[in-house]
Amino acid sequence: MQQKKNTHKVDSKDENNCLVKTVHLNRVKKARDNAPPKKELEKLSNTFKALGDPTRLKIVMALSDEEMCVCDIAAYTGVSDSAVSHQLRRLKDLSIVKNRRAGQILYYSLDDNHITDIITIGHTHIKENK
Amino acid sequence: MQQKKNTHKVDSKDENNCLVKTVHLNRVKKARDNAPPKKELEKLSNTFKALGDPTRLKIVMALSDEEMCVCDIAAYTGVSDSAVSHQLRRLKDLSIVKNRRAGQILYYSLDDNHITDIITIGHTHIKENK
DNA sequence: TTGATATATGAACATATGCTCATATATCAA
DNA sequence: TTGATATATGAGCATATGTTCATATATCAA
Repeated sequence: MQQKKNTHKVDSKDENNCLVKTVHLNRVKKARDNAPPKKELEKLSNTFKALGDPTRLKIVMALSDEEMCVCDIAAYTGVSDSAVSHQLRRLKDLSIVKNRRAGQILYYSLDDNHITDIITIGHTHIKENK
Repeated sequence: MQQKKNTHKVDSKDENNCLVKTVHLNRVKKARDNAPPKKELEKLSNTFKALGDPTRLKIVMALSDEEMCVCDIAAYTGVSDSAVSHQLRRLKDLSIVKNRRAGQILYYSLDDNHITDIITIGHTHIKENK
């Protein structure tokens, strides 16, 4: 039988009325109430995923110093122009980078400084948890 | 032939003396000088990658409100206890979450507030670039 | 002890990811 | 125009990833 203190799972219903087991149904409900909209969660996780690949992160960190063209980024990161171009497109779609054209050359730079801030905090995090 | 202004690629050498083409060799060199150590880049990108999956991000965001046990997180996210446990292990290995035991139940919470800060900024970023 | 419960873990599998290669597009120089 | 150069893009492929299932471990109740 159910205890006074929440120390055991009990049957509950999820958002689609399917059976689930919960210990603190109030906490689960509260989490559901505060849950980000699905679209927002997707976009946010996509943004972090973009920084979650070493090559892309290296690109972004380099661009936080100075704008660079595709082939220089390729030379720096050690992957092909094509690979860099693919990654830049992805970063651009997420508004992480922008570009400007000068003749045949496209210069990429960060679109805003949020990303730099995020990286700075991430850096602090890993330093504190060596 | 080479121009006065940097508008064309020229042959250069990368860190391993392999041939690469660069437009602004000085920028590439500067980027190399400022490049994060490989280990650091790996750890940093792994941290962001951890937030780059919708399920994990949802977990982390929920935990920023209140500690939760495994089965409640499972009920909230809609994946199995096992999947949650796998993800929590990963987040714990990255010092993103920690846990405390109360009998059979393990309560997970955020290990520090850096992660919350990162998510807040990420949120601002996606809101500004709707 | 013994059985039940909460979580952890390893293997397996379907899907996602990042790269390369081939090719397309865009700009410049002549 | 025409050829060369810088970047973009789509397909294909090897690897990584997130989940489930089966099973292991840990704690509690009796």
